[in-house]
Amino acid sequence: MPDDLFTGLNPAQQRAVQAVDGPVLVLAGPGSGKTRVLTHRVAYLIRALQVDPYQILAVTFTNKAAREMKQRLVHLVGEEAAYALTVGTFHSLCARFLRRDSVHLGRERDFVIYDGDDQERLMRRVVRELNLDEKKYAPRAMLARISSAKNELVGPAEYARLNRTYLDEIVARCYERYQQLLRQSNALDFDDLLVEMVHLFEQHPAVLGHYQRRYAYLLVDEYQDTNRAQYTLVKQLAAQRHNLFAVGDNDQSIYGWRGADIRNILQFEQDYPDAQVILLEQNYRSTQAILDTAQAVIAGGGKQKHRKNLWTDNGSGTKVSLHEGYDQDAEASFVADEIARLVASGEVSYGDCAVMYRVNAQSRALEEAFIQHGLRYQIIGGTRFYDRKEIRDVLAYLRLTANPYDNVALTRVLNWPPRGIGERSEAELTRWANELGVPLYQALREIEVGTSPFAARARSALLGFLANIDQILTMRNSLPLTDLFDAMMICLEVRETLLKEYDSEEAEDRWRNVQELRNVMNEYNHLPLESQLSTFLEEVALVAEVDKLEDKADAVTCITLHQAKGLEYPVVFLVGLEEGLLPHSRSLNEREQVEEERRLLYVGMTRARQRLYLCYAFRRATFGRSNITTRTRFLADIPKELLAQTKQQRKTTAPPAQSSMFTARSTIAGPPPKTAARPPRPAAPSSPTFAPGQHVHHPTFGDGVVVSSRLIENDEEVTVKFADKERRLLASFAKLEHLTG
DNA sequence: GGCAACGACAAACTG
DNA sequence: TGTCGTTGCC
Repeated sequence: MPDDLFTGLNPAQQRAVQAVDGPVLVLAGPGSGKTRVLTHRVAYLIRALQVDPYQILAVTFTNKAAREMKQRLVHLVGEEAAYALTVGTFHSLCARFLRRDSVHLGRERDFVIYDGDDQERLMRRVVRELNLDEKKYAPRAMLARISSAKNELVGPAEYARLNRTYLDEIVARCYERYQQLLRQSNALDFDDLLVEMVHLFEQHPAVLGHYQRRYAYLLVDEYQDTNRAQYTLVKQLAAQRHNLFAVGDNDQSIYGWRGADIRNILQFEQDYPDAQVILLEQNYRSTQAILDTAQAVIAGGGKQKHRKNLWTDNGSGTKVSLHEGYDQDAEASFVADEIARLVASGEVSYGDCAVMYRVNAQSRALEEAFIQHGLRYQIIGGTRFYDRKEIRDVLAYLRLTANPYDNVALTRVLNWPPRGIGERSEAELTRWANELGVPLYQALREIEVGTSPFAARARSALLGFLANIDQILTMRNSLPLTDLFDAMMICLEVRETLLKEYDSEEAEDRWRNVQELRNVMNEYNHLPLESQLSTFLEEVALVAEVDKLEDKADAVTCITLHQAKGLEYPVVFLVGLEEGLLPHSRSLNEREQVEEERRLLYVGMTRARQRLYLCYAFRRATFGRSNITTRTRFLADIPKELLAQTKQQRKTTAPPAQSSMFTARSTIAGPPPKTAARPPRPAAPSSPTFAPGQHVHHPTFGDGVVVSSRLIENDEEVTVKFADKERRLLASFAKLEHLTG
């Protein structure tokens, strides 16, 4: 018996679910159950309107969301219908469609997908080839421009035509060559997946017609984050039937930097004049206290008229806490203390808590604090599994197996394991391949048969490599994926190589990572033999880090604000709310960019269900340098009566400090802290109470020896050498005890 | 060509 | 503070 379609849905949600055919825009605030609406809409189409599930295409923001939607639909419409649906992200859907229809583009089916690292390698090659200064024309910067161009559907020729500055010309040349080399490698980068799809539809109306007929119903989540290419794709697909159901929230648009255009959602009604607009204004996630605070931040953005008025009947809840830590370590330590306290009280578990930050680099201080406090935690992002060198090397071989013309993969492992092919041989091979106008693999074949410019030693090394590749290639179609993998490891002596490169402990670590990759492959062994490898590689390229987020593990989640989109936690800490970090220093120049940072903060705040902590540090170390900070401007938009300070009040008998921080602080001094975890601060000392050589005890760091001590502002900064390392502590803050004897 | 040591430079978010 | 790339030596 399938679950009921409408139980638990409010009238607005029901209206959305039951909207008649035609374009629909659902403007949904955070926590308004938009994913639920989207899912139930699909179920409604199938069950009430008798739409064939085969005709429904739903686009989600992450693969994880796609999986969850399908799971939910199993209960609503049954397994068979749920599996007949097409659900996925723009990128994964395009990859799938292109593979099916790429004959029209005159390319081979088995294209590979280049990720950021591959792109960079390729662009480095381009920049060198064009004799450009890599310092002046950083490959990353070139790629950033090219990526924006692609997101706007501007190709190399048009780019060259449109742009007039000298730099533009350089970029245009790089762009063109970059595309040539991608094509030669039979590769597409992430942006190409979308661009190629749009082009395919433009150039082959019959193909487009096929998709338009097949997907009579189109649903798109997070519409505010679509870029020009995605927008065009949607427009193409929906052109016939207009059955477009778009869900989004302009206040949560945070991907402008990668080409998302907020106008796509703002102008929906102009694009589709017969559109119905439905507002989802009730928030089911957060308490009133959290919602009010978040709304204050978003309203601080100014003039733009807001169409949504969010409300909740979840009750007022605990006030939002504002906390100042001395530095990022104190901030992290506060977070850890607070989580430990909440967990000890039995109120929440570790898994209920999340810490969010602007940049991944901030996770280190948190990690240290969590280790010190013995809390379970997981860090999402940072160096990803698939970014590890050994994994990328092994993957490069797998990619070569799928497609020997992949030049980036080939150069990556040309000399790994080391086989005596150095820089010179590689350069010579590249030059020669360019001269012949063939992929590197082809050039290697030529060495075998004809005359080549290589000395005997280089020649035999290169042929050795070719023999390796060919040996693996012969196994490609006869072995299941995991067996192919094992054979490959033996043939390449991967384990032995790792043992040579690293000391035994690290080598074992890396070997375990490689084995982990093999575990992932297990899931593909059941597919038809010929599609195992390509399917595996495609999914590896397109998984996002959040896709792997598991909520089963009872651990504190550390995550960037961007990745946190769409998630929710009972307890949320936002750390590093300082100028230069949020808004990030690189967005300070442009108003619109600062507004995007504001929305980012809003997204973070609205992830919280019951408790929200806003944290910033008085000083913060970047590049190992410690600097005085300024609280983020966005805090000024929050009425002070909405906030509770968890920080102890200073007894400010000292003269006003030179730092603006101290004057700023007094303006937000709210009501007495509700959740104060620490005893009040002692009065400021007038002379150092700690002296070098003294033995002290700290509740977290243990015993240590004072290195130095000095008076700062109205407190005392003590540098103490603990067993693990030296730390700078504030005497009033750190609960240091003198040890006698 | 390979390896070790040193120095420069970097860190915004991601599919 | 850590990573990566270059340099210089074997």
